[in-house]
Amino acid sequence: MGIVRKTKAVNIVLNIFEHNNEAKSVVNLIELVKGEMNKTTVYRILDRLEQDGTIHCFNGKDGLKWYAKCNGCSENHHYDLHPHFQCNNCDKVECLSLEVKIPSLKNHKVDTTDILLMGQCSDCLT
Amino acid sequence: MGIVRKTKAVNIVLNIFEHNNEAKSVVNLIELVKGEMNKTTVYRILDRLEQDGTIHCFNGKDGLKWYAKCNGCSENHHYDLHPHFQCNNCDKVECLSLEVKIPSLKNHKVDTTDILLMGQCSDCLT
DNA sequence: AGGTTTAATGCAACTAAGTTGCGAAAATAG
DNA sequence: CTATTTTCGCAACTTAGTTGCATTAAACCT
Repeated sequence: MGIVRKTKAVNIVLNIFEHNNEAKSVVNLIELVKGEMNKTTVYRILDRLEQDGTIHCFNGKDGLKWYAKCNGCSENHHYDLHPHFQCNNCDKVECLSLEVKIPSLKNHKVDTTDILLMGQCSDCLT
Repeated sequence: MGIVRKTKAVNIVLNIFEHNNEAKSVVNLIELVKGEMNKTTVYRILDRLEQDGTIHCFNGKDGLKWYAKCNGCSENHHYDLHPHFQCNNCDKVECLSLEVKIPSLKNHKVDTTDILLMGQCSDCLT
C-alpha cells in the first residue's frame, strides 16, 4: 500500500511527473522541491508512489536512482521492462518504448531487467 | 595509461579476478583484501585495470559498482556490451555471453549499453 | 649494486546519497 | 469537532566513493 493521504507534498511531486514526461533523478527532484519539503519526505513519497505503480525506479549511468511516470502499471504488476536512454553529454534520461528481446537463459529465472543505453541525445547531437 | 608498475597490491587484485570468473562488487573486493591494502588503493587499482582493458565496470541492481574480467578488450576498445545477470536472492553476478540486439534509435547515437537481468540464479532455483 | 626518479600506497578527512528514529503536524474517519 | 493514524521535518547516522598530501617502493640508469 503506497499513498493513502493526498498531502500538499505528494501533490507537488505528482505535478512534476505529470507536467513533463522526462525521467528525474532523486537528486534533481530534491533540488526542485527544496524549500517546499525535506529530502526525507521526497524519498518517502517516491517509495509510496512506486508501490502504487504510479512511477517506476531504475538506475542511471552513475548508479543514481531515477524515477519516471509509469504507463499501464499497477500495484501488482510493474511493466517496467522498457529500456532507458541516458545522454552522456547532458545526462538527460528518456524512457524508450521499445521491446528488447532478451533470450531466455537456461537454469535462470529472469524477473526484471534494467536496460540503459548511453550516448548522445537528439539535442546534443546537433 | 593504466598500470605501469606491478606492485604487490596489483597482483593481489589481479589474482582475485584470475582465479574465478565471477564479477565482484567493489565493496566485496575491499572486504576480501582488508588487511592487505587500503580501500583507496583498491579503487585506484580498479581504475587503472579498467583503463588497460583488463577488467570492466558496470552497475549492480542496487547501484553499486561491480567489476569483472574482460574477454578480448584492450585499452582502446571495450567490448563490454554483454549483459549481466544478478540474482535477487544471493546477489551473485554473472557475465552473460549473449548478444542483445538493440534496435537503433532515430536521432540518437548509442555508444554503450548497460543491461542487467535480475531474477533467480541456478543455485538459488533448486 | 646503489642512487634517483616517479608511480603507487596509506591515512585521514571529506562529499554525497540514502536511511532511521522520533516528536510534531496535518489528513481523514467518525 | 475530536480522535486516530498517516505523513512530515529535523537531526543524526551509514555507507560508497573521492581527494590531498606525505611516505613507500617499483623500475630505470649508469
